[in-house]
Amino acid sequence: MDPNRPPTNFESRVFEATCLIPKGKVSTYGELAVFLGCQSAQAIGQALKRNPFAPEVPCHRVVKTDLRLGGFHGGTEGPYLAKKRNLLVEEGVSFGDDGRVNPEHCHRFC
DNA sequence: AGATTGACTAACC
DNA sequence: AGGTTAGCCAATC
Repeated sequence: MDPNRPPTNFESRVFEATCLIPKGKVSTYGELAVFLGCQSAQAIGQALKRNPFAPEVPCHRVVKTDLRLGGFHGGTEGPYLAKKRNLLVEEGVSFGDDGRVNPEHCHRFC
């Protein structure tokens, strides 16, 4: 695989939509999928997991629909999510006891 | 060109 | 309530 490949059209759209999420808020893979006009949140995850613009695109503001953290930096456990959670807290997002984002932080594309 | 994969989701058992 | 199946779609093998 080539990590320095140019972003595809689809990926560019995903990144653009991700940048639209205001600081201190989060969105879901599903919301992005709908916003981009496709029905596969998995495709969104694919684009973000290969995110060539790691901290430049706020991919940490994208979580699963159940408000659990999905993944980060290509991983779905341990330090990956710890880092993601920390970034969100720094932006003002709070978490529940179960490690979920508080629903008040959900952002909706209009 | 075809098969597999995956930072997902919803439905089913 | 928790594990499995099925549907989804772009990238990668």
